[in-house]
Amino acid sequence: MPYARPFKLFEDECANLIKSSVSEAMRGAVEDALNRGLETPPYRSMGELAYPCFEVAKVAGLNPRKLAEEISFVISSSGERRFVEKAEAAGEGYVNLYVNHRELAKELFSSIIAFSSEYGLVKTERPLKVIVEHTSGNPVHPLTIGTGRNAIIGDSLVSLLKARGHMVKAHFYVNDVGLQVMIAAYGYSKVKHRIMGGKPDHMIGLVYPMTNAIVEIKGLKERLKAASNDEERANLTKEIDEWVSITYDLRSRDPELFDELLEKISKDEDPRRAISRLNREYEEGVRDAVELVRELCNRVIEGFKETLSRLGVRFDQWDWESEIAVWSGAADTIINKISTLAPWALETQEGALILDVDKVSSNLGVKDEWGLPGKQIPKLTLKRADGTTLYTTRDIAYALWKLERANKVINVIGVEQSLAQLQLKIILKLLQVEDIQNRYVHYAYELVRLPGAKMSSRRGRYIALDDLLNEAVARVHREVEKRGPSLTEEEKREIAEVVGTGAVRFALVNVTPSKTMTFDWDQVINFERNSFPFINYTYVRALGILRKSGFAPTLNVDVAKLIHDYERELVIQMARYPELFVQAAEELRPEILTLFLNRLSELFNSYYEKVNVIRERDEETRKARLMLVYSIKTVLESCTKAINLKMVKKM
RNA sequence: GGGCCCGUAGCUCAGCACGGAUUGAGCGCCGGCCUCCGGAGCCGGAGGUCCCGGGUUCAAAUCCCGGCGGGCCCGCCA
Repeated sequence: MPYARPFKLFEDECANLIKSSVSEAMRGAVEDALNRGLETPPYRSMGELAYPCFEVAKVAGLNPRKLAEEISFVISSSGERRFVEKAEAAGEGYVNLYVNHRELAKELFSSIIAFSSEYGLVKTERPLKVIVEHTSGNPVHPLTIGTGRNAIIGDSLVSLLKARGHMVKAHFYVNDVGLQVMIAAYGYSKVKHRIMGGKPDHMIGLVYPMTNAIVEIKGLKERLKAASNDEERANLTKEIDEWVSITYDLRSRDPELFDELLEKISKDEDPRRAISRLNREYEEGVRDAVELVRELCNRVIEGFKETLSRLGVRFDQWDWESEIAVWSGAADTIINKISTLAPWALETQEGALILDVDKVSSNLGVKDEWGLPGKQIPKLTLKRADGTTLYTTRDIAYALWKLERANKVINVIGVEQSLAQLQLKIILKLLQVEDIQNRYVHYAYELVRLPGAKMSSRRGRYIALDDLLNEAVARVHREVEKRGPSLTEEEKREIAEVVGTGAVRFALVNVTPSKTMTFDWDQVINFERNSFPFINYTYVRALGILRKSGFAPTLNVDVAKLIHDYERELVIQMARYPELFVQAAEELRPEILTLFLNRLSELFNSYYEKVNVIRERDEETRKARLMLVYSIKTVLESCTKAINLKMVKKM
C-alpha cells in the first residue's frame, strides 16, 4: 500500500538531512527546533519548507546566515536525496528547501489510485468514541440562522471526526423541560386542530410568542388591578403597552389563529397556573401532560428533520431532557452527591440551594490547572425553592450521561453560554469525572448577523433557516436558468437545491466559529471565487474533461512531463492536503478545508486557462495532465466528503 | 463593577494558540481576454499607521502590560 501522506515524505527527508548536516554538538538544539516542525516560507519562490537557523546559531555562537549556508551546502551535496531538489540559504539565516515535484507526483498519484476519494482522509492511530451534541434548538420555533450555524458546524465536526476514523455519534438534546415549552404546549392545546398544513415548526413558532404575549398581558393586568401606588401603576401600564404593540404585530401575521388563541385563553381563569401545573405534571410524568408536550415536541422536531435533511445533517440520537435528567431522578442524585462531596460550598437562600462554584474551583485547584482568567466565578443555583430543578443542573446530568457513553464529548453551544459551561465543567470535576479537561469540550460559536433583518424573540421575529435555504436555492435556480438552457427542469431543480444548500453550508463553515459572521447574499451565492458554486463548477469542469477524454487512471505516466509552474503547484498542494486534513480534524477546524477547496479550485481554473489537456498532441504529456486532472477531481471529492458537502456532477 | 470574545484594504475574511524573510484572498472599483478542452472562467491595476501606546526579543499582526471601540455573559430563564 502506498504511503497516505506524500508531503510528509518530503518533510521527513528534510528533517533528516538537516540533522545530519550539523555537527554533533549542535544536534540536540537542532532536533528541538525540528520537533516544532519546519516553516512554510512566505513566498512560493522561496521553496516549500524552510528552516530558520537563528535559534541554533545563537546557542552555538555562530552567524545564522553562515550556518544556513553551511547546512544548505551539505544538503545539496548529499546523495541521500529523493524529494529534496535543492536547499538554499536565504534571508538573514534561513535554509529554504525545494521539493522535487516529480518524485512527489509519483507518490501522489499512487496514493490517489490506491485510496481514491478516501485519499487524504488519514485514519487516527487512537480511535475514540466521540459524542458530538449540536443544534439542540428549543422545540418552540423553527431552526434559525443561528441554530443553522450550530448545525452546520456540528455536522462538519461529526463528518471530519468520522473521516479521521473515530467512532462518532451525533446527538440532539431536546429541551422539552421548562416553562418555555410549557407555554408553547399550553397554546398548542388550544389550537392544535389548526395546525395541519404547512411546516408544523413554523406554525408553533407563531403560537408560542402569541400565547406568551397573551398570558403576559393577562398577568400584568391583574397586577395592575392590585397595584398599590401610582408609580407601580405607571410602570405596569407602560409594560402592558409594550406587549400590546407586540400582539398587534403578531396578530397581523395570522389574525384567525391569534383571535382563536385569545378567545380560548381568555376563558381560562388563570393561564399562568395552568402552565405551571402543566410543568409540574410533566416533570412528574402525568400521562395527559406527557402526551400533550410530546406531541408538540415531536411535531416541531418533524419540522427540524425536514430542514436538516436538506443540509444533509443527520442525527444518530435524540436525547430527551425529561427522560435523562428529570424522570430518571438523575438531577436529584447529582444534587445529593454534591452535598456529600462539598457540603462546605453549599448554602440555602430562602429555600433555594446554591453552590459556591468559586469556592469549589479554589478547593479543587482547577483555577491554576486550567489557567482560569476570572478571579471570581459566580454562584450557581442548583434547586429552586419549590424543589424543581434548573437548566444547568439538568445539564450536569446530561453531561454525565454523555461522558458515560463516550471517551470524548463535544458540545456545540453558543459563546453566550461560556460561563454556564465553565461552571458545569468545574462541577463535573468535583463529581470526580476523570480527565474532564480533555474529555469535555465546549465548542463555542458566535452569532450570525444578517444585514437588514430585525430579530426579536418576544415578537417571534427570527430568521428561519428554511427561509434562508429557500432564498439560496431560488438564487441558484435563477442562475441555472440563465446558464444551462439545455438542462431539464428536473435537473435544474436538483442543481439549485444541492448547490444552494451547499452554498449556505460552505458560507457558515468558512468563517472561524469564534467570530461573529455577517451573512451577505452577494458573498454566499456569488458564483465567483470563494463560494461553493465556484468549487462545484470547478469539479464539473474536471469531470467534463475526464469524460470527454475517456481517461482511465493509471500509474503508467511520465511525471517528467509535468513541467508547468501550475502543474508543480497543483502537485504540491494536493500532496499537502492530507496534512491539512489531519490538522483540521485534530484541531476541530473544518474551515481549514473550505479554504483549501477554494485554493485548489482557483489553481485548477488558472491552469485550465493556460494549458491544454485533451487537445495536447504529445501522448505522454496528455496522459500526465489527465492524471493530474483526475487527482484534482479525486481530491475535491475527498475534501468535500470530509466536511459533508455534496456536489452535483452537472451544472 | 468584573469576566470572555472580536478589532488586519471600502466590504467579507485568512494569517495569531507554536514570534521569523517585502502580510495575503475574495467581493467591489478600474483596465484587458470568447478563432476557447464548459466565460459560473482567466490575466493585470489601484487600494493597508495589521485599533492606539508601551514592553519583551536578534526578530512582534502574532507574546506581555495599559488604553480605545464593538459584541456577549455575570437569574430561583433556557
